[in-house]
Formats: sequence, C-alpha cells, structure tokens
Amino acid sequence: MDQKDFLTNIAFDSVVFGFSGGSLKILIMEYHNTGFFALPGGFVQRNENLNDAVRRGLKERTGLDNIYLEQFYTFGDTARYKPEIMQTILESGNYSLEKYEWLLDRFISVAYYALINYKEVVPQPDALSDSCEWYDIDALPPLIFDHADIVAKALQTLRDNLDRKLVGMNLLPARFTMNDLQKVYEAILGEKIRRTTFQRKMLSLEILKRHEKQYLGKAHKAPYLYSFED
Amino acid sequence: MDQKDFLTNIAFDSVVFGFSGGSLKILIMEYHNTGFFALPGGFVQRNENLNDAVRRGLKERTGLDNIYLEQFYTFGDTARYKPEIMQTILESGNYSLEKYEWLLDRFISVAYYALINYKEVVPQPDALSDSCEWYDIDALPPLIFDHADIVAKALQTLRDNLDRKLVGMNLLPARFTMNDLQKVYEAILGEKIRRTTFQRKMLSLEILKRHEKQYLGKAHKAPYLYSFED
DNA sequence: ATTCATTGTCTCAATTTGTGACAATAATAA
DNA sequence: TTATTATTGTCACAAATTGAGACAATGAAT
Repeated sequence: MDQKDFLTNIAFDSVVFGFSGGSLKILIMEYHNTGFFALPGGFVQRNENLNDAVRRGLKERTGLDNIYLEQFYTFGDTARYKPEIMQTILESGNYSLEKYEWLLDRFISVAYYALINYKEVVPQPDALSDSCEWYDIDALPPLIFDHADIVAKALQTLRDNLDRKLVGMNLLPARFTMNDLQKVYEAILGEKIRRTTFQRKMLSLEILKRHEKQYLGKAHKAPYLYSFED
Repeated sequence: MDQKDFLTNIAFDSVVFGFSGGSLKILIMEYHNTGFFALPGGFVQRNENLNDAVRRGLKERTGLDNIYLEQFYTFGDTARYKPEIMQTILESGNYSLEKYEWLLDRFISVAYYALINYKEVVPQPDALSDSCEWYDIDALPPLIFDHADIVAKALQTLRDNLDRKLVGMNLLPARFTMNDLQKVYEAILGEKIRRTTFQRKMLSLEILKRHEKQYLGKAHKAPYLYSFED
C-alpha cells in the first residue's frame, strides 16, 4: 500500500450480490473498533487495468476468479469526501497517518456490481477490517460515505439489466430448477412473478438446457433441473 | 491549469451528439500542428463535483448550460496511456513540459455523452486546439488514445437508452414534425423505421403536445408541429 | 379541375403476454 | 393398495402490442 504504486484520487467499490434463503444479499465490511460499515473496495495500481484491479479486489474478498462483473457508475461528488472518517479508520487500525496520508485525499470511485454463487464464497476481511459478511439487501447497516447511494444504484441497474443480460444465472449453482430461477428474479425485482409466464419466457429464450428430474422427497411431481451451459 | 488545483490521474471525455442534415454528428477537436483528433475533455478541479466539471467543459466548448448529459462508462485500461502523444500536443502548443508534466501521467477517463440542439451551438476550440468541429458519426477522422472505442460505446448506450429514456427530444428544436422526430430515431438506430408504427407509438406515450400545422409550401398535406413541453 | 407527394388514421394480421385450467406425478396418509 | 396432496409441465384462450398495408384528406403545382 505504498502511494507510489497506486493511482491517486481514484478508487473502486464493489457491490457483490449473492442469493440465499430466498433473498438477495451483498457483502459488507466492518472496520476495526469504529462501527463503520462499507462496501469492499480498493485502489488501482499504476501498471494495472481498472477492471483488473476490481477483479483483484474481488479475488481477495471472495477467493473467486472469473466473476460476473459490471461497471455501472462513477461517483465523483465532493460531498463524498470525508477525510475524518478515513482518518478514524486508519487510527483504529494503528496505521501511520504520515505514510498513508494519501488515503485522506479526495477519491472518485468507479462502482461495479458482481454476481456470485453464494455457496462458493467464504468472505475474507482485509487488513483494516474485522469482518466481511453477507447482509440482506433489505437490512443493511448504515454505510459510510455515499455507499448507500452506490448500493441503490447497483440494484436499480441490476433490475434494468435483468431482461437484456442473462443475469440470473450467475447467482445460482450450475444446476437449478425453474422455481429456483424464478425466486432469484423475484428477489431482484422485489415482486412476485406469474409462474407460467415466467416459465414460458425462460424456455423461449432457448438458453436453458434441460437435465434429469430432481427428486426432492416431497409429495408432488419432481421438477426438471436446468443449466445454462450448452 | 495548475496541477495543485486538479485531481490527478482522472479525466473526463464528452461525446457531444448533434443532428443535422439527416445524420448524427459529434464534436471533435483538432490539436495545433499535430494532425491529432480527439474528443473534447478535461480535468476535475479539487473542489468540484465530477458532473459539474463535465458541464463546465461543455459550456466552454458549446456555450450551452442545461445540457442533457449521461455518464456511460469509465475507461481505465493501461493501454490507453500514451504519454508521447500528450507530449507532442504540449510541445506543438509551446507549453512548458515541466509545468505540465502532470498531464503526461496516466489518466482514467470518465466518459459522458451529451445531446444538444445543433443549431444553438457554435463550437469553440480550447487553448491547445485549433478547431472544434462537427463530424458525421460515419465519417470520423482517426482519433487518439481509445477515443474511437469511447465513441462506439457512447453510440451503443444511446441506442440502448432510446426507448427507455426520452432521448430524441434533446436533439431537436422546441417544435418539430413527426417526420423530424422519426429521422432522429433513424439516424441513431442506423435503420429505417415504419412510419405508421412509429407515429402510433410516439402518440401513445402521451408526452407530445400537438400544435398548429406547419405549411411547408409543398404540394401535400401539412404536418402538425409537436413539442415535448406540457 | 387534375395531379402529386405526404400526412393522419384506420383495419386486419401476426406476435407477445396475461390468466386460468388441467392432467401428470411423487410422496404421504388411510 | 388406494386415496390425498402439493407442485410441475403444458395447453387453451383472452388481452394487449406490434407489423403491415389501405385509404381518404390535404396543400400546392400543373
């Protein structure tokens, strides 16, 4: 974290979506002894592509490569500049204020959202944080800076993209039932979808491959399993 | 242009769309004695919102306030860093390389597109440029850095937004005919649209106010004028 | 008066979406 | 073994949207 290795005044933040227990969740970090909650983020190395920097950051937090990632907005208001918060975070972590003075400068932040399979991830805190955990999108703690705005815009963009991009797939394991997929869509949109219409639409896209049935041990017809591979 | 007044490593570029002669055009700058063509852009002052910086830049180039503006992507590949080009530009303009050394550093660029009424604008070059002119979107000169990619992505985003946002209006004068509006849509989409379907769709949106007819002195029925005001 | 190009609107067909019906099925209960 | 139950896959029909053309109305030129 030496200043000379990084670009100044520019950062990134990631809204990492996962799906579990029927609801949409995101990763939130908590900083040591401060009560501050924030999105996972980071800085761009001088010899590194912006997109690669974000992937590097996600790899550290989730252990995953090849994550589905979309850049959605760059936040650059002066109102998001609050050096006293960053100073508190550094002091609570016993970091030298001289050495890390550059972190107290103003940053413009490029925001990305990621979609990952919840089950494949064990969230890892970074050096400054004592936790990195999943929070239900409807029950987030208060976030520092403008991170609540970033989350809201991420969710809005995800909804807007839901039809145009094949977004739902990235939140599920390789094989899933039509009902699983519908629940992901419902969690993202925040509303119920009609079963028959949804099923017809998904099948008409001709991107789903049908596999053997899944026997659930329940008292009814077993559903087919699907995957996105072809 | 003193370094200490600006954020480092971060810039913006604008794709300014106008409509004239049946085709879509954008503003391109040419630098003194270099043969280099580029999008109009600039840097963010330390006490200035990113969005305000872009509006300031557009005001200087077009003289217009209250421009329709959308941020669409932030370009941060290392491949876009070509200090020798910037050096040539500075030298050709007889700028001190010491004083403006910071401009030779790597920049991540936040890209915006603007939609303006062609007739209201007299493009103004900046200090480093000897021209700022309209170019047909299909006949652009070769552009420096990754500016051709930026234009391509701007156009793609504009097309994607065409139905969801009321984009066409910003490219026309206050009053226009249905045919004018259709030609704007056709220029953006790059394809012909069926007249009756287009007319029905536009009227069904209930955002157009119909005014008196426009007598063209032509040998046929006169069209209504419309506006977006309500 | 006739001709001409364009406009505004209508009609019908084709497609997509909303809504419910219904048989098939896998486990459970009787 | 047989009924019961919840859920699934598919179909049928209605409603809404879009595609495609027809046609009369109109303002100016001939």
